[in-house]
Amino acid sequence: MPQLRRKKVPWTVQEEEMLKKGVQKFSSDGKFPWKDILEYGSSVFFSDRTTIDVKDKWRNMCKVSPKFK
DNA sequence: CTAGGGTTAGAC
DNA sequence: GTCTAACCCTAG
Repeated sequence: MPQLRRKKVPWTVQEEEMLKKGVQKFSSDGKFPWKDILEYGSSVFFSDRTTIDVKDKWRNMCKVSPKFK
């Protein structure tokens, strides 16, 4: 059992857009309800997309583009 | 549940 | 060989 890591699937524009919209719509008390955001765009987000993935994507995006924060 | 860190894989 | 994007694990 070589514990295969999931394949590297690039994020689509739909996911990034839904993430941005969700964060701009939600984002209360400086907290990020990724759970709600994920549910909000569950129709666009992949089936394996987790709150950790969303947070990581947002973090990476912010690191490379401080304009989003 | 959210935040941060470390590692792997693909592109340059 | 290096950098960016993504995935997994741990800590608060």
